[in-house]
Amino acid sequence: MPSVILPVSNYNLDSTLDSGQAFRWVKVGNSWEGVVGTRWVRLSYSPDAPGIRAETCQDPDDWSWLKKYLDPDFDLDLALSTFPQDPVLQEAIQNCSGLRLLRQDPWECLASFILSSTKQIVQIREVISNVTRCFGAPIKHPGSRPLCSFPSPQIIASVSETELRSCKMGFRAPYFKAAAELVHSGQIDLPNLHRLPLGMAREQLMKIPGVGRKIADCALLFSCGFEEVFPVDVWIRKVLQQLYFKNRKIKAQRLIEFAETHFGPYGGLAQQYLFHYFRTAGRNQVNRRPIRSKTPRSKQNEDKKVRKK
DNA sequence: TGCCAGGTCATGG
DNA sequence: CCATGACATGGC
Repeated sequence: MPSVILPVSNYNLDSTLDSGQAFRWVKVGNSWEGVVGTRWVRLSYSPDAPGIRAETCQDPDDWSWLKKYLDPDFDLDLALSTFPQDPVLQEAIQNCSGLRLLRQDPWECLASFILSSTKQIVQIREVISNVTRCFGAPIKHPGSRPLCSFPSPQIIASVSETELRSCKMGFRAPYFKAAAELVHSGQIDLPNLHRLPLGMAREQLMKIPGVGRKIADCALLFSCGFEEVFPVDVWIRKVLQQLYFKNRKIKAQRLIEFAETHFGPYGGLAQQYLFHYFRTAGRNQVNRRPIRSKTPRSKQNEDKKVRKK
């Protein structure tokens, strides 16, 4: 099997591939197996030189696709040196050293996050897996289970909403399809978004139904190279409010404005450290209950029942 | 069982 | 502008 060693130091595959930025990586023994574009790849640490060992099934002379994806030459220390010296972020860095951002394909990334809304990460993985198996093209790889590429916008645009729902994406199906149509028709020029100023790129993405600020920001950060973008999701809201604002009630818009200015030019990386650390190692340090005090759900259900009758 | 999940949109104050 | 509920589906 063709293999290569990418020289790199301080690259943590576990935290990078399992931190909720990409959803198709599976840990098998000491390796990570996944799909990048149309290629299967297995990643592990090289026992000899300091670096990442990669194995794949074809094109033994071309590894540019993988270098682009993993971005091993990114200067992590330089980026970390721009972070604010606040204790919360520093603790996250200490506990997730070597966490990096991948450079993903814009369509797969956008589509994945459209499918992510109000789902747990395990479920997001499942839906994406279903989508690839239903509509993607088979990929050559050493294992026996079927493995497929992520389907193109053209394919998804041509599929019925009912077929999409069979992949368990629920109410996200029309959003997924609409995004595929807008991208396939060129009304949204996904591959060239990185050339636009941030505000205009975000505006383009938010024209897609089902794509609001958070999903747009994930696509901009994880696949369009906007390194300053700091997606604010439910977890990050909890972290910011509890650990940066002493648990005072802060409006979502205000939290976004704080994050934009506080975390600096590599805010997106900072966000990923906070997200991963407080979602995993820091489970006990962030209150898992919803932020906003609201009517107890039991009472809401009572109201619903009353209304139905 | 009932709550919640890497949200967004429409609606009613 | 702000708050709230609907929207599918499934883990815990």
